Amino acid sequence: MAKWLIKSEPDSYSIDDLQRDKKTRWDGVRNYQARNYLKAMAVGDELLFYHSSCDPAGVVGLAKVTKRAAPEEAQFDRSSHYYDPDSPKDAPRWFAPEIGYVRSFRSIVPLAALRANSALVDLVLLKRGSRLSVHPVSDKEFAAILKLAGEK
DNA sequence: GCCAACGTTGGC
DNA sequence: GCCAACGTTGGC
Repeated sequence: MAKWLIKSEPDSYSIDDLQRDKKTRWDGVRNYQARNYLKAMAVGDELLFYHSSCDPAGVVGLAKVTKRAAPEEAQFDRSSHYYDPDSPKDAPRWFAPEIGYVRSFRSIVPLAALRANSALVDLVLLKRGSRLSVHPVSDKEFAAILKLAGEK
């Protein structure tokens, strides 16, 4: 089962929102590489939920893929912030999986703690200049982050 | 609020 | 196909 990290600004959608909703379409991603990762996700894949642009930024919990990526609705909706007039209906540009809440960590694993962990030197999130909002995480990295969170 | 780093756009 | 300009991301 593959593992991934997804970023969200808690002001727009936090893990508490996901806990309340239980499931949500992970829409609004407008980057081709991130889109390709979303399309590659399989049902059951585990997701590290990361809060960005907040204090402190860090990994706050776990989610999982509940439905494979399907053409995203918002891209065709003129009233949506995510409307993309250049995305043809017969060949949609943007895809969104459905994700489900798993659990929240007792305490956040802050960015500084990720940086300080030698098992995470290759984590995409920590790469200089990396801005990808969706990216793969290795089993080793995933385990290291759970450990930092105080889980097993 | 600043600014470095990045992705995308569009003129040529 | 190049590359400058622009908009966005995201840590600090």
